[in-house]
Amino acid sequence: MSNLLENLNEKQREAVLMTEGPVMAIAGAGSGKTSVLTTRIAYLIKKKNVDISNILAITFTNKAAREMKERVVNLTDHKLSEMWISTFHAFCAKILRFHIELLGYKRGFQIIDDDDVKKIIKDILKEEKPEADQKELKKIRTSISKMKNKSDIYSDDLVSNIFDEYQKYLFNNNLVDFDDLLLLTIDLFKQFPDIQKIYNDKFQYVLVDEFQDTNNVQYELVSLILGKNRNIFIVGDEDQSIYAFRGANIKNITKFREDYPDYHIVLLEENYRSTNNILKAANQIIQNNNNRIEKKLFSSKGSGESIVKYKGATERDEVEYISKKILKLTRQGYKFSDFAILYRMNNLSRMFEDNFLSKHIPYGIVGNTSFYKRREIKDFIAYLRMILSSSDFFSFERAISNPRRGIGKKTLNKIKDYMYLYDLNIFEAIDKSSEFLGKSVSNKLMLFKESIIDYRKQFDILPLNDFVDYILSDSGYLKALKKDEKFEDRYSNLLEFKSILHENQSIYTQSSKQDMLLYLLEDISLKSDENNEDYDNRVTLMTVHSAKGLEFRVVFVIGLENGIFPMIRANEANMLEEERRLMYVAVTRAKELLFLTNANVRNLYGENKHTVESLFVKEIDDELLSIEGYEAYTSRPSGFRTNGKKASSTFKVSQRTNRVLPKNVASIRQRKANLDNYQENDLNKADKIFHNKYGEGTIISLVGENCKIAFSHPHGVKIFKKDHNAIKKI
DNA sequence: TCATACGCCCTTTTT
DNA sequence: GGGCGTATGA
Repeated sequence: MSNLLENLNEKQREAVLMTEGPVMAIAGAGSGKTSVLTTRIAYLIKKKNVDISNILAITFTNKAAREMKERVVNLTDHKLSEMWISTFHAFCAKILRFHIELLGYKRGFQIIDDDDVKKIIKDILKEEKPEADQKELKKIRTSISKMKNKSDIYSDDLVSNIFDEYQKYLFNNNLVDFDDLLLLTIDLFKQFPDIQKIYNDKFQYVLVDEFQDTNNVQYELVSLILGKNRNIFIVGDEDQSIYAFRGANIKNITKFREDYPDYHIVLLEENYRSTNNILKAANQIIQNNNNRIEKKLFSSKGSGESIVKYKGATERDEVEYISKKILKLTRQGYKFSDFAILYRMNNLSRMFEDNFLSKHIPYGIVGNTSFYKRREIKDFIAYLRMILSSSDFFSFERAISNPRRGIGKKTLNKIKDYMYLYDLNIFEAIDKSSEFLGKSVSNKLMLFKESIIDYRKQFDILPLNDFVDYILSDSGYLKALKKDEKFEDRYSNLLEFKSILHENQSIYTQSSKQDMLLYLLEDISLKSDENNEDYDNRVTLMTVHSAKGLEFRVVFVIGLENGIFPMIRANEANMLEEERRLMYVAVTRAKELLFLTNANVRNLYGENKHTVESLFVKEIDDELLSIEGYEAYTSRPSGFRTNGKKASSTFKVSQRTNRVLPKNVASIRQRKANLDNYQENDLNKADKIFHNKYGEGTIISLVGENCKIAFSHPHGVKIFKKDHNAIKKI
């Protein structure tokens, strides 16, 4: 259809139409990058008659992959199933499910996450060097991960020993970590050129999103997927490269130019997101970086409002200012979901919670511990993995220890050693355990083995839902969990997990039951979180990193102080450049209004300290800024006066010594008065309540000083203290 | 094997 | 300030 290109500008069209040969699109923030990618795929399919199975599109996050799929489906009416649009890791997992046996692993390999990696390395370190402390552990972990993503090859004897042991452990247990997914796929292609050729022939058109975030391993993988094929399309923006700390190599863009010298370049500079004032500020900031392809974002929108710069006396004022501003703007028609508060470190979100709760501003903090990393979920996954594998000692260890069965570390180590010594699987070793362990311990092990064998039988017989319940009760897990003070939370997580399993099993109906479980577990391993996407009307709080790719009508960038943002003290120029890119990302999230805030005195890590305004704020021309806060009224940052009134600060700073003096008595009195005014909710069963975060709910039951409240999907049932100040009876 | 106390150190994070 | 990990003792 010709209207495919209708909504694209000239540059975007160019990027879509150059289908043959290497093409590099440098896509500025808000320049319609995803449209270009998806339209390009649609164009290949509809205009060039390319079979959908000959296209490979790679992204970094599940979210990006999902969005891309949806948009391609909309443009082409094709079904999802044949489409290879996935993350690097999911792509590799898919390939490895077919071929990993060539590399000596077994087909049912399981994928472990970072916490698992940490645990395994910790155990190995303890054996290799018992006196090592946490610091050393951390150093070794980063060394190993740097070695694995080939961003650094430094290693001493200890590191390389642990690295070898670690890799051996994974191999013996048929486990792979996230890096292995990529590395093993590379090995596969290199060692088996005939396999590589299959995929070279298959993927005639390859597209890679967020290319500035690729690490060296990913770069190599892309070139192996391509082989002699030249139809590679990369989209990226060096100015938004903010993941160097995890191996992303900005130089890959340069490398691409060298490796594919006949490349075409398209610069997408027209921004459809922000006002020109915001873009001007963004340009002024980023132009202080050296090594970049010069580009300047522009927009056909007007210049818009000035950017507001606010300095509070303390971080409390900063928060107070923001919440008042939000409330004011909502009265002018903005919705809570139009606002984002962005910060450099998670720490800074805490101070908003109390304030927002007391003002009844609904909010959501992005990036709390993900569902699948919860202890109870990982425990249960360990049981599920025991269904599939008899050699996965890692999961065995976890399952047999939860609930406690009187089997400790020592026993487990003996079993592990015995397994390796005689090349046995877990169950074979348990069968022989009376030879190297006491009778009662050996009996306990036998019991556990019988249970697992029973679970495997039940797995074949029972529907998945019943099977989950069966394990939970038969293993005694549930009984033990009841003693946990967070029982209700944990149990409802398990119930949620059960329903996730139940809902997703239908995707794999064509496979055997075992395979179904295998794929289910793989999906779960590759997903950090079922997106708690807020369609709700709430203010979003998150780090700048997690804001990448998003946009909001109103953005507050907070904590703009040297040492916080930019984080480090500008020692190394390239580090400062990355911080500046981060600032650039933050600023370009805003569509209409941008607030840059900081505090003159900030309490961080329990200490009050004077701050210095972020050097990035100083890089913006004054003419773009309007000043608010006490700086707007007095040139001296001393009296803490705003507009003639005393600021709400509870701190005073000595003008002579610059030291922070104790809280003043009046403010303490005020706080106490606030507490006294507080009334306990008089709650009864079936009462309707309103919760600041979860909205309306109904009381199901009252237990002691707690109450159980049912909220609408997706929040489900939650437990709160009756007098929790987020709850209001309605 | 578990509860408690103390001391440490404090970025960003997807898969 | 506080979460986490280790040391310590029952």
